[in-house]
Amino acid sequence: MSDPAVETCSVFRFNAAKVEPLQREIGQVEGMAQMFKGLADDTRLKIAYALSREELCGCDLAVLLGISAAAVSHHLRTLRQLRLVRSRREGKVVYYSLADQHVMRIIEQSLAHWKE
Amino acid sequence: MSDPAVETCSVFRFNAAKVEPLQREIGQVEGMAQMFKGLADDTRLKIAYALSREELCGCDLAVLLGISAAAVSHHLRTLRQLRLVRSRREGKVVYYSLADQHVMRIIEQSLAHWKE
DNA sequence: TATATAATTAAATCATTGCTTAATTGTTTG
DNA sequence: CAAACAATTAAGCAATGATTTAATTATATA
Repeated sequence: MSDPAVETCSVFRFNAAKVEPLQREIGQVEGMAQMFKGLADDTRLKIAYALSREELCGCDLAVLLGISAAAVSHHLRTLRQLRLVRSRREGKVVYYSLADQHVMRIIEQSLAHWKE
Repeated sequence: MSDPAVETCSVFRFNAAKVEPLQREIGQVEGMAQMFKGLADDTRLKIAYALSREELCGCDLAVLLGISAAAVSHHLRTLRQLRLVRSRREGKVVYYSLADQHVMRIIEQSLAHWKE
């Protein structure tokens, strides 16, 4: 108990010198998990991966993944709301692609890590 | 219908030239969403972020996040199973840190993207 | 204008998950 | 050995989420 960095909190003995600075900066992560939630589903991740290779329309994705157009639409809505995917309409068809190179890099890097 | 790349599948008119190559390679993404699921929760993401700055024990994390030790333990189990976090025991205390620099980089890069 | 195709939205179901409390397992030290 | 502390596990509840079918909107064209 002579070490000032070690204090008690009625139950735990924790390291205040480590914890307190982190308490001040941890807030910047708030809400960021949403971004990962967008990629935290195999179907959505496959959509994101496919779009990292090719611009595709909704029915391309439905055929590629073997799921209903409604399910595709649901997931694309999620991905667009999170600004991971953008869309452009061309007549009847809506084409989707990744929002930016940052998302592209996150997918590439994660894939490299996954294959290790 | 003169374009050989455009075919019908009884319902959709999709671009086979785009879809077929992707169908062959999309399998490599299978299961990879698990990795993102690990980071797709604000509490776990805060744990990962904290560990990207400091090696911490379970009770440090419980105090930092203001949640029960059981909840921390649950999340750490998830993160360890996904090989995002590793642990080492020192006496009664178990210290946790990120599994590797790859995970560190994913967090840093995503944070940069998030703050944009 | 009527029809066909693409996309979206709504509603319902089923599974997953994050958290809590309570009990249990390790480890150190009095 | 007993007491204290750290961590884990178990069980259960409440909330979230993924998918489907059915209905609706949007666009193009015969």
